[in-house]
Amino acid sequence: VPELPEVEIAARNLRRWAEGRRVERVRTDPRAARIFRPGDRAGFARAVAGCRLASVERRGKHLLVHLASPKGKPVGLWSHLGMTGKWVRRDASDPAPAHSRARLDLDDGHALHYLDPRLFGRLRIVPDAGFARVPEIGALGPDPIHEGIDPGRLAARLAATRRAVKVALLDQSVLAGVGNIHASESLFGARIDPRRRGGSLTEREVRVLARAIATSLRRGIDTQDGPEIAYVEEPGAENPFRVYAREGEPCPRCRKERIRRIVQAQRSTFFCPRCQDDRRGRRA
DNA sequence: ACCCGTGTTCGCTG
DNA sequence: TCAGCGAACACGGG
Repeated sequence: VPELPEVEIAARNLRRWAEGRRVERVRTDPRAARIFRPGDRAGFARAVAGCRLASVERRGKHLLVHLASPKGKPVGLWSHLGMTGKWVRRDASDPAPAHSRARLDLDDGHALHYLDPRLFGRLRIVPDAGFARVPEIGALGPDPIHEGIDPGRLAARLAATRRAVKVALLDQSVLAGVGNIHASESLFGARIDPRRRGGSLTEREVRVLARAIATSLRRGIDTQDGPEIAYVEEPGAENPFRVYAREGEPCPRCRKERIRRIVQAQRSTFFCPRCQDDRRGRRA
């Protein structure tokens, strides 16, 4: 799943499917122990069974599900989708989809499945009162959709590192929710060379970048909203992005240059060498 | 067989 | 002391 737009869509789906519903039964995949708190897969199932789903919030790429427990004490459910996680809904009578790592049977005849082939995701019980006390959540930077992006604050963070701006944007303490796709997409939108050092951006460039990030994420939410999220690499899925995974295709803006792929911090970066000219700034 | 992958953490290094 | 870097996690698809 994984960037802010897909997680936002997962949050909306979970609200639509399960808000107000009671979890009647929980089953977990014994081979998926690493998703749960170490050694506590059974404890997870015990904590969630019988709870009513009160609300769902999202911060960056993290899902925070508030559960009302019959025992009175509210329960927090923290879900991170890792690289390949998804929440889907099926009829309770349907067979479990492939890679179902957790199954929550609801009181309306449906079952929610958490799917995650690569097991990079997280599904854990946390104190409901203090999601911010979960270290991974407390360390997050501002959420670009909920809090907006303050260009001054972003500029300060970019100036404090020697990393390339593309790499800095993947740091969740800078902005919560930007991932590998939207880092490339927003730098293309802002016409900034991804190899530039964060600190080399002018004030004006940071303002343009801030707007491009928000635009790129909102576009992602709008174009991908729906009950099933398809990832670019899955068969039959259209690529809705302008440069991501489009190496060798003509640039959709200038049409004169082809999209290039480079590797930064072990991740692919896609950009147009003509539109995203680096002459004004030194590369990291 | 080999390479690639919308993410994150850990351990080493200078 | 710590920013930055590469390996590692794990599995499927081309």
